[in-house]
Amino acid sequence: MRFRYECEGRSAGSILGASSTETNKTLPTVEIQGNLTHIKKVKITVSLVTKDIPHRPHPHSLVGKDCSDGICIVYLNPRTHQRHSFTNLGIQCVRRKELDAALEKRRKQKIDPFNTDHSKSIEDIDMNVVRLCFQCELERDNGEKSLLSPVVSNAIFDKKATTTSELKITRLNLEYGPCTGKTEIYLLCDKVQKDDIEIIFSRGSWEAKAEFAQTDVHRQIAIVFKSPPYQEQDITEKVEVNVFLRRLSDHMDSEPVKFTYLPHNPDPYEVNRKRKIKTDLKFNERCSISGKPEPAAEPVPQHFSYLPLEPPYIGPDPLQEGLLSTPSQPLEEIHYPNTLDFKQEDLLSIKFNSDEFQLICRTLSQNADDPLFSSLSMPIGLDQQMQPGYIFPDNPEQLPGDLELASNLSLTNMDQNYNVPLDNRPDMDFYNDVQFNHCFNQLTNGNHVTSLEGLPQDSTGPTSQGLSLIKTEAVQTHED
DNA sequence: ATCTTCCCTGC
DNA sequence: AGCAGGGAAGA
Repeated sequence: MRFRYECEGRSAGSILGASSTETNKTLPTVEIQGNLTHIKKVKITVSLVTKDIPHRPHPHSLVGKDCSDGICIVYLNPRTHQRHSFTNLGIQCVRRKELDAALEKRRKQKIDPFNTDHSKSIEDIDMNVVRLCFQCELERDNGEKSLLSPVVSNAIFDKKATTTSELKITRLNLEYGPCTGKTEIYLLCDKVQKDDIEIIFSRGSWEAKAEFAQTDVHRQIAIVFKSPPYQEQDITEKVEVNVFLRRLSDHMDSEPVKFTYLPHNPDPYEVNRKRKIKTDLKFNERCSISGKPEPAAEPVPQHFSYLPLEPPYIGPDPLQEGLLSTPSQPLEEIHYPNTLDFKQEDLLSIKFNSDEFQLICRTLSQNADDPLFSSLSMPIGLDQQMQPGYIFPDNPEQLPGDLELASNLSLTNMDQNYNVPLDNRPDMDFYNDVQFNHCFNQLTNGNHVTSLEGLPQDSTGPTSQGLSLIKTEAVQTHED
């Protein structure tokens, strides 16, 4: 709890029980156990003592109900009350310069539960932590008095002092990063001491310290650090770990926040592999098949990883917001009355530019309920929320063709919203030059494309454009 | 950066 | 208005 100065002129709050919770508040409570038959009167004195043994009298004052001169005294009738709960106890701190006087006062009150001999040096008293000490004096029917051994509470820390306050991470600017570590992350936190704090990444029994210097702790409330590498470098799935603050002096940990390690791949966007495939003869043969559906010679894997999988992009619609330039020149419109029925060879002769790609994405996303479009969306490069994103196959070796799809927009979104480090950006020139017909070829598994039906034909605006933008253009063989 | 004092805000 | 809980200014 927060200790209050006398000058603040108010009650100092109420100390709660050790087992108190938000919904179930408890109070510091003592109970006298044993035979009380001949006990007439019970006096309980509560005072503050130092945290460590020997528990010396503490200069701070106990204030609140039944308190005076810094201590609390209650009398119980043992025949009816063996137990007492202390309500409204607060801790009033003395100023450092009044520390001596306060201790002198305790001495005069004869408060020294553990007979520590007050005269001992007072310089090393920790002003940020106290314990309650309960003393009990019994008075028998015959007037004889006796003392029970004193007991102490758990330590009570001053919430205000950075050396003992609760550690808390407010937020991280990044929640994702490669398992190789070294990602620079900004962390906002409650006040910490730069020489007494570390940042721990953990999962199960694995723990690693984030890397930072004392100078990376900004004004006690922010830390710029580098993520440690995850324990394994060959993960294939993302891994969620905990991040928390740890104070070295007392080994206190903060509540954790989540961080996700992403799999490492030396060629994360398969740029090199795809470039190679571009000139692959087999691929060209496949593409030359026309007309009838061909039995799939090899199964096309249906499993894809999304990078990133979450959180979904929930920003403004780029087209609507005017963030994306709409095609500068009207697209050549080819309207199909009901069904778009492309053949393989048609596809081969189609090339989309970046703007057109955006429109396709839009069209598909507006038909997201249609399972067919959903299935198209992946190869086209939309994430589960039908937002442009980037995908790559789980097992690139099994993939016969190329599935590269991206655009400036989707990559920009990704960088901003998904925390993909800029260093990991794919080769932009390459993606600007993507021939999307290859994509379509792939997603249709080498068969007829009959799947673009149902798009609105008669509405105006980008949607119908998205449909009609399919235009023909000579295929350029991609040269590396 | 810490220790004290002051004051704002929502019950 | 009074109070508890915080945040911030001042020393």
